Amino acid sequence: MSDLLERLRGRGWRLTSQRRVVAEVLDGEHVHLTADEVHARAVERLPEISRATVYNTLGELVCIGEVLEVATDGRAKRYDPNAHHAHQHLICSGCGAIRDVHPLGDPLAALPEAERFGFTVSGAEITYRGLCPQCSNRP
Amino acid sequence: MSDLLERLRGRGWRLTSQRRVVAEVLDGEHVHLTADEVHARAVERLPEISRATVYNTLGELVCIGEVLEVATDGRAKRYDPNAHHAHQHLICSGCGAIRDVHPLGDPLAALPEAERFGFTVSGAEITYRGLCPQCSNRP
DNA sequence: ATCCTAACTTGGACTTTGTCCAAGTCAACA
DNA sequence: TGTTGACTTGGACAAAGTCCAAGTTAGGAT
Ligand SMILES: [Mn+2]
Ligand SMILES: [Mn+2]
Ligand SMILES: [Zn+2]
Ligand SMILES: [Zn+2]
Repeated sequence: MSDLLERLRGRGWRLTSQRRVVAEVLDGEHVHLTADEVHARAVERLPEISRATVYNTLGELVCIGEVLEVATDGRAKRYDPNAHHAHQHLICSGCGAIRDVHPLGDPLAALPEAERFGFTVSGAEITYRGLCPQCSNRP
Repeated sequence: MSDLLERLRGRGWRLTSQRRVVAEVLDGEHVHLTADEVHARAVERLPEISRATVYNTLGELVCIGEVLEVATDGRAKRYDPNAHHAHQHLICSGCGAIRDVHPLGDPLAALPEAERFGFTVSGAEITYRGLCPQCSNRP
């Protein structure tokens, strides 16, 4: 995710060690961490980093579109660095595991004009629910 | 929603004034209130009703499948009495208005086997986002 | 290389949303 | 009408998130 740091520098961000560490923690595939999980992992690399800074940085990354906020349950929001490749989520009802998935077609196509009630519809988020292989085998 | 009260009696629930008032508040179409909104409206009819009882009753209604929990943003959960007619939600990004909508086809059909990663997929929730007619006209 | 300063970070107070519990109340049945 | 277990209550508590005054620092200017 060093390209992310480049893009942030391009936007005039000051590259502090805190921001660097948050960007490092968010690096990877299928990463959907809560703010507190991001903070816990950031603290391992930079023990003094504060919760407030993690929340600030995550909020800024969401603002500029580099990270997505995912609110799937009523619990803590999750932060998803996979913001440049449209996708949906598949969540295990047993253990909470989250996978990125790519459904076929345009989700908006399924919503007929008569069901739009004059709204200008611009997007759709789909949460598929089910049981992961491990949880399927433990009843 | 007096039929709901009948069903609850059938399940052996004690029909207290508190439960009656919560059921009354939830009556109607396109109702997606937060727990605190339910409490505020319940208090108008029954001033002594407590937050704890509203949370208890909503939780019980969700448990027995009479009310759905909708977690669309990272804020408070919303409680949806329209539990016996499968539907999805269309939300205005401007004012937060929520409409029930009915997309065509089975949402699960769009997720190919190769994108299921061994999960047993059992359901899908879709949140359509856009601007309602009022918010479209106010830039 | 050092200085300067706006931008950033920090800890803690505070808010919102939700859970839990001991004590008091009451709906339903006998 | 009396009894009793289910229900309700207020308040304490917890988790998730926001806000702020005070302290620190990245990076441009000198
Ligand atoms: Mn994702
Ligand atoms: Mn609904
Ligand atoms: Zn699982
Ligand atoms: Zn609107």
